[in-house]
Amino acid sequence: MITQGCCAPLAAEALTADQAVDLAKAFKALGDPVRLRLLSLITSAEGESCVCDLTAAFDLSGPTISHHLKVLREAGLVTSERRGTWVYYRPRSETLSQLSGLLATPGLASVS
Amino acid sequence: MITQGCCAPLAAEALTADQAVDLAKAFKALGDPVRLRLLSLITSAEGESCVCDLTAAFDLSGPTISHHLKVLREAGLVTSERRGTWVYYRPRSETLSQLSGLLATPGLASVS
DNA sequence: GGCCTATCTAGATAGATGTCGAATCAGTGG
DNA sequence: CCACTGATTCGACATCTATCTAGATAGGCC
Repeated sequence: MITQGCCAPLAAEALTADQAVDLAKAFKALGDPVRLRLLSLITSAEGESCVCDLTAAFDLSGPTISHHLKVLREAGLVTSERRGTWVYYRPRSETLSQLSGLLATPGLASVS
Repeated sequence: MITQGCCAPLAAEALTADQAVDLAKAFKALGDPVRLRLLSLITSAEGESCVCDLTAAFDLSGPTISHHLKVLREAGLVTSERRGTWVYYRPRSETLSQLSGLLATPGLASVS
């Protein structure tokens, strides 16, 4: 989970080593095509997605999908909730917008 | 390099497998504390950074820094230019803002 | 040309990661 | 209580990655 390096974009000031360790965990979680697509499915669904639907969208075993979801969960990118037999995942928009803000290039118009 | 999945945020629509592969490469490059800090140093510097300064900021060998810079370069996150003895790196803001846009949560106010 | 410095490439190695099958846990319904 | 289904955990294995040392390449300077 990201506890530091809250909001300032990269361009504003350099990260400390500790901030970088935290943030890198989140980006590393995004650095796999399967996980990125899982997050994309979860985020673009209305509110939440069932693991059963997510698993069906890939040509991978259940345990593998479960592993990737765990990585996303531990990176703070999604949360999960069990309702009866099924487990539902939803995005954590705080984390997503935090990462988004970090990569934002405020000087886009003034850089060049 | 990212060639597809140009701009739409994750929440808008799910990624295709191909888009996910492309984008995951960029995020994977960000998924290492050293590389994230390198990018942060490069981006927060005025315009560009010399490899010599970057290497000095870490407790790592030159070749290791060079390797990480190569990963960032191949992910399209930075470009390099040799001027005389030294090599300078600068950020590619197009790529950064593209990734930023992908993670942006347009419905931040309306999600909850 | 020859030497020095800055950077990159090559090869090696220890550790991390993605994937699977098998086993386990959680909940539903007979 | 038992069987069944959905999801996770466990253990194993092949592959990838971060790091190093040693060597190569590029440019400046005497």
